[in-house]
Amino acid sequence: MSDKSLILIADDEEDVRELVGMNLRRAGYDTVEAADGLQTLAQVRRRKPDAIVLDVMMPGRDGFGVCQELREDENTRHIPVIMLTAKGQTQDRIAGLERGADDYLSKPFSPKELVLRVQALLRRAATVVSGSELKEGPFEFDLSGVKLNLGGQPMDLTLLEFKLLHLLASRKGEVVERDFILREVWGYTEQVRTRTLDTHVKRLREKLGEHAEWLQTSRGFGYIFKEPSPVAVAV
Amino acid sequence: MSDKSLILIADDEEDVRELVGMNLRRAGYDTVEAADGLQTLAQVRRRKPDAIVLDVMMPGRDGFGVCQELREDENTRHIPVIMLTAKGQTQDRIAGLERGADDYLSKPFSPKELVLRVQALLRRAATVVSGSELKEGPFEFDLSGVKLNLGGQPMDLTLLEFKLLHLLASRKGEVVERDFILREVWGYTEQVRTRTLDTHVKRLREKLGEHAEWLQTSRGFGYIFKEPSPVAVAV
DNA sequence: GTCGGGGGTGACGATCTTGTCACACTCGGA
DNA sequence: TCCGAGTGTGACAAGATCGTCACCCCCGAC
Repeated sequence: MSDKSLILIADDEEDVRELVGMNLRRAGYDTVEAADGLQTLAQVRRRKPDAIVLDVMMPGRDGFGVCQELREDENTRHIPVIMLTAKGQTQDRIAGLERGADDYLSKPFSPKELVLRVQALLRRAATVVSGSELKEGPFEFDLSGVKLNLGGQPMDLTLLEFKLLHLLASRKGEVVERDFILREVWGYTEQVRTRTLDTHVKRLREKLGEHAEWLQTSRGFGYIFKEPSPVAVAV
Repeated sequence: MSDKSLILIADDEEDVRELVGMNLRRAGYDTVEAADGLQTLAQVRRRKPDAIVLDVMMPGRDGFGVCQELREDENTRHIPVIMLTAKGQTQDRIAGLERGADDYLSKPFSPKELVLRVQALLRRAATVVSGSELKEGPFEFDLSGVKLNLGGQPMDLTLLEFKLLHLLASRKGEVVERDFILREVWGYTEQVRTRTLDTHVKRLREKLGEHAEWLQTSRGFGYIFKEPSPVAVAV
């Protein structure tokens, strides 16, 4: 296995593939090519490229579909994608970014800029904390974006709520004492008697809706984040 | 090297060391012991334990000092520490947590609880994103706590400010386009013309003070986070 | 140097966030 | 069953946060 980064070039136009490929190889990368959506997906699985240059317009499955599919697979989710869009097609760029592209470049583009973008993307991918997420049941914490997805739906939490819930979730199954929570989230250095925590737990529970059951009270100690025990169903 | 977790037991009382050690070994851990602060530090460096049970009261260097020293060293910073404090000494617990202990346990304690806490701590350490931080120059982003340290001083940023700065910092050296920022931080899906971004950049710069130079304008495109070029000094 | 457009700045009001309180409720021990 | 401590809840007000605007300044093209 080479130690060079491998870039997959997915475009139905051979000219484009050659131009891009030549420049990337000159910049020190290995390249693979694909001419349509299905080939792209197949190559991704076979070669596991470090980044993908993906044309929007492709026969069969277009770039949007490919990108979306890549993002839905745990194994390919992390691969950075640069999407090539038609000139000035703002719609395309937006759609691309929404499907999970990491960058876009409008055709026609200068090969030099493409190389720069690929380099930037790889650098970023190397820096990015690979696991800046925490998943527990329907909860998905995005630490980098300070966002929470609950059952696939983005939740609108305040900073305090996010910190509180994340603290509890990161200690799933443990009783977290009130004092400790107040220290970690509020920064209180002394033991205080306050209803602030209760109030915020209540607000959190309201927002969490049906999933509020994950946030349980440990009377006399604190709170605990754990999978709700299944309810016995009467027959 | 064994695949068991190695626990360092630091206590000047031999009885305690034996009791704790026996229970931990029974729970499937390997153990090492240390009887004072200096031995503790030496053992940490030699054996690189996965967790430390650390008594507050120790001759020479006490638990607080040891803990603080561990936290200041890049190589030992991540090792979870459970501090053993005298009964009801709230002061000790607070001091311990402030020096960076991850948990505390009051003497006398039940061996069973200690084992449970060690297990919890190891589980947590395994889960915790090892690199949930981003450091660039004087900037230290704590993604888990959604906090920023600037030159060692904690900065009080709002959620928006944190997201904005972190986005730029995570793309250090790259021009990040206005549209992109608005998408990532504000979630705008369409191109809008707004001065919102400018205003927030201004607020950020105010808070960053002398370090505001890292946040540079790329006229016509967006903003860029990069090390300020050294100022030529007249002679 | 002039001009035009993009960016910086200060101010303002709408809204959100958050700590506190009073009161209701619940759990668990006596 | 009764009681008390601990917790849930709704309301409120202070303060923080945020988007917008008007105005000014500066950069860069010509």
